[in-house]
Amino acid sequence: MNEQAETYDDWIYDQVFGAVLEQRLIPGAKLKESELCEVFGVSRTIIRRILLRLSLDKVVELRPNKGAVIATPAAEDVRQIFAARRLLEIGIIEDTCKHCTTADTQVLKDIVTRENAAIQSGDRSGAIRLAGEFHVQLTGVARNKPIQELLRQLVAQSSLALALYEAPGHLLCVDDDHINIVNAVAGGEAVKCRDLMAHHLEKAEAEMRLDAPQDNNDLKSVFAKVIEARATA
Amino acid sequence: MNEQAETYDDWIYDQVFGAVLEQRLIPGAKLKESELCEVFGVSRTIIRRILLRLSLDKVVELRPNKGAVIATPAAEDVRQIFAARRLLEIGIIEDTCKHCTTADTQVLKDIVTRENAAIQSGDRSGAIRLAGEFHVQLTGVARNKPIQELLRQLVAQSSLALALYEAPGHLLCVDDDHINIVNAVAGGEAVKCRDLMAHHLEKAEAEMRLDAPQDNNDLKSVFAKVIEARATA
DNA sequence: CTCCAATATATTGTATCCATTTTAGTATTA
DNA sequence: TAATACTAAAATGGATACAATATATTGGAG
Repeated sequence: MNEQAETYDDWIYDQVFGAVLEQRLIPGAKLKESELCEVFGVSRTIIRRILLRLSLDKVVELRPNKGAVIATPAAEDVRQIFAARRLLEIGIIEDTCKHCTTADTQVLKDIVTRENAAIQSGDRSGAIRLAGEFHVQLTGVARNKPIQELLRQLVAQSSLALALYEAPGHLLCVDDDHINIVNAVAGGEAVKCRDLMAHHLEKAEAEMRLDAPQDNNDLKSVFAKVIEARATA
Repeated sequence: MNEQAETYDDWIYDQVFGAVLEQRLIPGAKLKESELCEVFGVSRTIIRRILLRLSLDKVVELRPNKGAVIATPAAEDVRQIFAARRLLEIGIIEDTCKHCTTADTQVLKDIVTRENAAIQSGDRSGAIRLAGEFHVQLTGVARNKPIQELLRQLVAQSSLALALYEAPGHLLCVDDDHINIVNAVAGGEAVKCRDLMAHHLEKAEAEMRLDAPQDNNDLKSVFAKVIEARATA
């Protein structure tokens, strides 16, 4: 992971979240506390604290007495998450334009550069992560901490959804949306920003396969076709 | 408290939050874990989990190795919180109008009724709590769970701010904003809703004394006047 | 052989214990 | 008397131990 986390807690949080993005942990996967303890060399006290945070961010689901699993947002959930992002990100971008400094522009361009590098090197999870970081950082330019924090949560959920619903191979083509947004923001072109962001978010949502159930875990659906073929044969 | 919390955790959370609204716990007040343990008859494990949740909702501040205190949002923080609320609540109200059923209307009217009863009986904290519940419930009508959850967080922070910055005695006069909003929503008058909500939120923010520091704890500011008077005499 | 019940194992939930850090108190000295 | 260093008490942070619950396994009956 390329993030420098402040505390060890944050680092573990990031490692788990990163494993979700890399699809080494798929939705529905069980997160056994004792295993996480061994992996990270800490006691259950720490692990349980991190699982609580992850659950509040809707990245994992905490089932009472039955342990934690990676969340499986339904298609409708994802639509709502993106609707929320549109509300926040389009609503705030005018302020973003107003407050954007050259230092902000530089940070954003740097993220886009690293994002494109990740895409070209086939680093899917890195690309998802950096795309998320871009949106959070961009929103932070508006200098409204609560909104940035709320967006951080939504982006975490979006990233999980992306890892779940996006067709593999997709998202590995560089597109200019992010850099175009940076330039429009740096130029203070509020109206153009709004349009770019609106189209970008719509495109991002449209690229996901929210129709196909995508149940990687449900063995029945995975093997449904072969079973049926055998039955009719 | 009039909330029926699902779990004991939630109930304790609510009790602490309620104490903040009642100003029995003022910003800066220390939350000693062992005392909370005694009060609620649970171990520190539980208390620490609840303090973590409260800190993620920015109601308490968790200072490493130095314990938890009630958060003291600065005036600028409060402005940002209200800016965030305007973004969410005004942005979502069109959807609220679209989806509002008669059952929704009834629930909302009931809350307003209880809120006015609280105001007239001088129950300040109950009024603040019910006002918050009204906004969260109203937003929930739009059927977007993430947005409702984000607003819940903002409302919690607003309520703390209200308890901090609102002039005592204020807010104890019934006004018709909430019931007017319910009626406009029930009537599907999207544009009118937008205006009512915009004015309502502006009024709510304006009623707070964000200029006066209001540091109840800072003895220097509390005694600043008498000290200065003595010095010049 | 399959299904169900009983038992055994494993996992989660909570309380407690120990180590570390902070805070309060006290005494000593300039 | 004021300031500071030192000591003692208390609070927090983390790990562990114990209790409650869920899951897996085994044995038996149909």
